[in-house]
Amino acid sequence: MNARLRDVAEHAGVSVRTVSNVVNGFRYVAPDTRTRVQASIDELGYRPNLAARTLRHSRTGLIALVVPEIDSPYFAELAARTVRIAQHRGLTVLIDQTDGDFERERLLLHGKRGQLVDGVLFSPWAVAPADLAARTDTVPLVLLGEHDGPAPVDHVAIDNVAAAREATRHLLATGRRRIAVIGVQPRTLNASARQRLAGYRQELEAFGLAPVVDRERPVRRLHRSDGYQAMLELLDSETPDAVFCFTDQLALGAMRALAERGLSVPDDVAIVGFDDIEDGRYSVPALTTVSPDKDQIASLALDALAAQGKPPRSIIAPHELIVRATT
Amino acid sequence: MNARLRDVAEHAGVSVRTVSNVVNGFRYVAPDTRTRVQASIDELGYRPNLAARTLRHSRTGLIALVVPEIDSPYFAELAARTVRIAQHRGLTVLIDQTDGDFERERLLLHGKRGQLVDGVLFSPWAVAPADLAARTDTVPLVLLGEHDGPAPVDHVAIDNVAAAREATRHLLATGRRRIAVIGVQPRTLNASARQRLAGYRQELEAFGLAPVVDRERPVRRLHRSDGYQAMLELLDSETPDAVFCFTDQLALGAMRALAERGLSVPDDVAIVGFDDIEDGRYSVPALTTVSPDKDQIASLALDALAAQGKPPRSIIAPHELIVRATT
DNA sequence: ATGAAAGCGCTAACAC
DNA sequence: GTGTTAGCGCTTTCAT
Repeated sequence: MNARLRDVAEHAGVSVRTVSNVVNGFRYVAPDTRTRVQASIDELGYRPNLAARTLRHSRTGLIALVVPEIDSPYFAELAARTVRIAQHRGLTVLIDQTDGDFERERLLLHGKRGQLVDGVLFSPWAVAPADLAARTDTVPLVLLGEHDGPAPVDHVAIDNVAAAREATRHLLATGRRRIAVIGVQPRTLNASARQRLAGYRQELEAFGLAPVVDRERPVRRLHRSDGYQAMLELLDSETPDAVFCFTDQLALGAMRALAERGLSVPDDVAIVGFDDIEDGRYSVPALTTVSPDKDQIASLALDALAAQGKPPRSIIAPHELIVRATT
Repeated sequence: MNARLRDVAEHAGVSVRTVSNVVNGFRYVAPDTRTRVQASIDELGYRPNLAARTLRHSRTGLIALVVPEIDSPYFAELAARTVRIAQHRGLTVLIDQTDGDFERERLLLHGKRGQLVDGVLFSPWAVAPADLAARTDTVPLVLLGEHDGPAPVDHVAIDNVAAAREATRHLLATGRRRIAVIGVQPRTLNASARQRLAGYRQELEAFGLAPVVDRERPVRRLHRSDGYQAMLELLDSETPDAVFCFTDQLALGAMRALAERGLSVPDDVAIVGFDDIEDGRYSVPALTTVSPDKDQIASLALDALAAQGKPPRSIIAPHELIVRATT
């Protein structure tokens, strides 16, 4: 068994109170008492028991980051930044992976974690705003990414409509007219996808072009294979001169399909992605993409968590279009 | 404040013991008592306090996965699998990111986490076996990845020497003779890199070829940019006809450099990577690579954690060479 | 500046 | 089948 506060106290010949004071850096401890206690601590290898502390303070210093999949590059990069920023603030991040499973997401929302964490950063995939509203758990919650409909929770996202318009405008500006999109979500789950689609349509319309239904390709998930598949389907009907993919992963999959069909990027088909994951910076050719400011997202979300209690806010993080070699 | 066991007990008109029994699915509870208690639980929105439970049981159900960077695809994929498998075993994974910082790794080893976690899966970057031996913390530890020198801890890794030999042999079998490597670590930190280098040399030697010092390129880190840089340097002296990269990320960076110089893969230069990350499956051309069985690694590591107490073992996980389009 | 002791919420040994 | 209660390790009020 590990040494307890009392063991140290006995060893040093003082009371537990004094040891506690030393451990917590309390000011009023006689210097030599402090030295003696510290020596006992070292000798016994004492480590404070976090569970007991938590029970006392009813706060754990732990926050949960809930994502569909941690090995999806966007989430991996977001997680890395979140962990780093949280560390700076004295917080530890516990990562939960739902695999996009509705039941797991619901469980998490309703406090499966018990009082283990002080707050939850939640990137939903399957649950809808209504589920959020029905939440019974009381731990502070901040939503990551778009969601629509009124839900009584803070959320941090970029302006997806504006970002999609910029991406589309850029494609139009480089002379493309047959612009397709890949990444429409079949079920109405994914608000980000819906907003990106809306932005794309708006910009087309503003330019005087009518949307073509066959150019709006749905995908089941947002993996490379889905982008690959969707691109092949797109090529079966008509070859577009540009494709706006709702994630970089989809874009990379699409590029692979183009390469296999012997089509050149960007000469035959221009590609724009979304997320600015590292792979896109090193793909051949390098991927033009919408870059959400992930540091800001993490940072703002952590702020929102800390500021809970105030009325729920909708926080917009910055983004920018990064033009590389695919356009 | 949240409802406590006692609140539920009072509300249902029973003792805490009975409520505890219901919560924990104890058998001997009268059916109607159970129903009544359950109703109170739901009504009050009771959730067990994990801290109190932990204090009682002195086990948290939490394990830490310590990696240099969670957004490095290999670690992201390993983490995803570890989280998934741990979930199956009723364990929650807390992810710690050290950024390869020696001090942070040291702190973690010496129990910074207090009694927060029941075990640690540690993928070291900066600390050496000697540091491990000097460990004072008592939580079970399993090392992920190669390390050499005797350290009194379990570790799970693939056979890096054999894997490197297979990769090299494959390159030789396809007629390549000027085979370079990218990924040598300047300081002797990284045991995996050293073993891969050893395997490469052994195979060359077995084939009757002498190693050429200029073809063994060092890198500082294992990112794409390092691979890119190293490849450019390699091309400045002599163009090899094949490159064995010690990670897929290095390989992808190298491929980008080759593309920029107008060299074709695999016609001019064949490439083999290591790790089998998803990006490599979708790169153009798709990357030949050594694939460590990540599920097995995660699973064996969790087993080892559970089996602690026995003398430290060195556990070998399987791997295989996956031939794709770059060779 | 230090000691004594209550209590955070839960579990389980011991009653009945 | 259910009630009572000690105690997990820590912090902190109250007392000295």
